[in-house]
Amino acid sequence: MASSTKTLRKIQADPIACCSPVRTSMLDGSDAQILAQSFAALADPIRLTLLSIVASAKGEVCACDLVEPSGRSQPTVSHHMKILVDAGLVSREKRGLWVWYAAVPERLDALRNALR
Amino acid sequence: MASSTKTLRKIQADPIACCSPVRTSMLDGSDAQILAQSFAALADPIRLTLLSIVASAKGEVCACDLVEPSGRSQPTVSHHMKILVDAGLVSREKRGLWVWYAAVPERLDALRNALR
DNA sequence: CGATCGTATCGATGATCGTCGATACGCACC
DNA sequence: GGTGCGTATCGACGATCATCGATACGATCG
Repeated sequence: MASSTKTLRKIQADPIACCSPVRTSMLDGSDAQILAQSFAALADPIRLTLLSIVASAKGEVCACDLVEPSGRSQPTVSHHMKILVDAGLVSREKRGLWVWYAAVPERLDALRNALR
Repeated sequence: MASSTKTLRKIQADPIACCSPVRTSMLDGSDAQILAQSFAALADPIRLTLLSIVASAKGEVCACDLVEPSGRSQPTVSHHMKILVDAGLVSREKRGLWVWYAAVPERLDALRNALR
């Protein structure tokens, strides 16, 4: 018996300006925790594929256009997109019956910046 | 050039020049696979901490200086360093009784470059 | 030699993850 | 309201992972 649905906060720190670079200064524990969570979102080939589809598109992409190219079931795609959204790498907007995703380039920039 | 003549372990592809950018073009499956494996090496707070210790140091760091600041046991540190080495992010050299690690900045640059 | 020291591997365990079928939810249109 | 459609959640399963004690490996030194 698990606890009730945990309403965990999306990102524990500012998603854009977080984290000191890996290469120039030593990380403290909480920075490492947040950074690791972000990289974990990229540590799956299906998520990278989904992200590349969304990020390479001009503007938004409909969720319905992600299932077939990823080769995974609809629940699996939804699961992975949620991880990308929770990591702040992708934004989600529901309009009518469809859900539209868009990349958050600032977040990718922040991760790139952490890799120095 | 700059391809090392050392006996590189089994890295599935050229560790420096791999993978097309996420943001501008769509990934194919094998690229996504390799990239995901690299990011998986960064998807753990202990490994990020270890990497930051090695990368922020001038030159090399002795393995014996990694156990205490990471707060993990020696086998665990050895395990994580192996993952970082296998990912090409860190080089390993045994001299006498000690093992010395050094960052591979080209590899970090390659990962940064993939995040576009 | 044999003793000692630093590091890697092994084995086991508990936790987390990726996956998909079934199903619930929410919106639109009749 | 009822029906149909797109998406999210649930439940379960097998696979992978992080962790550490015990131990093996290998180099140094007496």
